[in-house]
Amino acid sequence: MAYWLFKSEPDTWSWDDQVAKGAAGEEWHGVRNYQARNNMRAMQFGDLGFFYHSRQGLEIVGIVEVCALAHPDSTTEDPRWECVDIRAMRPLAKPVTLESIKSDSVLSEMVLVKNSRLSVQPVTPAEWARICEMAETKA
DNA sequence: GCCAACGTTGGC
DNA sequence: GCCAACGTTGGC
Repeated sequence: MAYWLFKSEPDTWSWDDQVAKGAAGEEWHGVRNYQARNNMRAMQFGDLGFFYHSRQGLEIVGIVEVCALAHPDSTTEDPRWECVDIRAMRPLAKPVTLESIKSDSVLSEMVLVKNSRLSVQPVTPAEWARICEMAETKA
């Protein structure tokens, strides 16, 4: 199983919005970047991801699960764009801020820090474990 | 709200 | 196929 990170501006789509969708989950549509799309194509059913609030918040607030494999993005006719569906699993007991990620020796090389523009990105098992530890939340 | 970094587009 | 121009993202 692989780990990922999904970024969203809470003004547009927040963790609370995601939670409100429940077990059915929601299409992660709107991605128009090949790297991000390729990451979604690589996802397997049951992969886990962090839910990160960009622009406002600047912190990881929850854990999501991939509940549908990559399929055409319903918000465009352009066949190049695909997306997965994700559902909220649980919130982090303590959100992990970008600031704390940057200052942590295990996490300072994360894609989140190194390529802040990539909206769907891979997370290594070591990074996953470290963030769950900081969040005081079951991995 | 600004702007640096980055990705995409399109003329040549 | 190069690269200048343009648009977008996201931290600050």
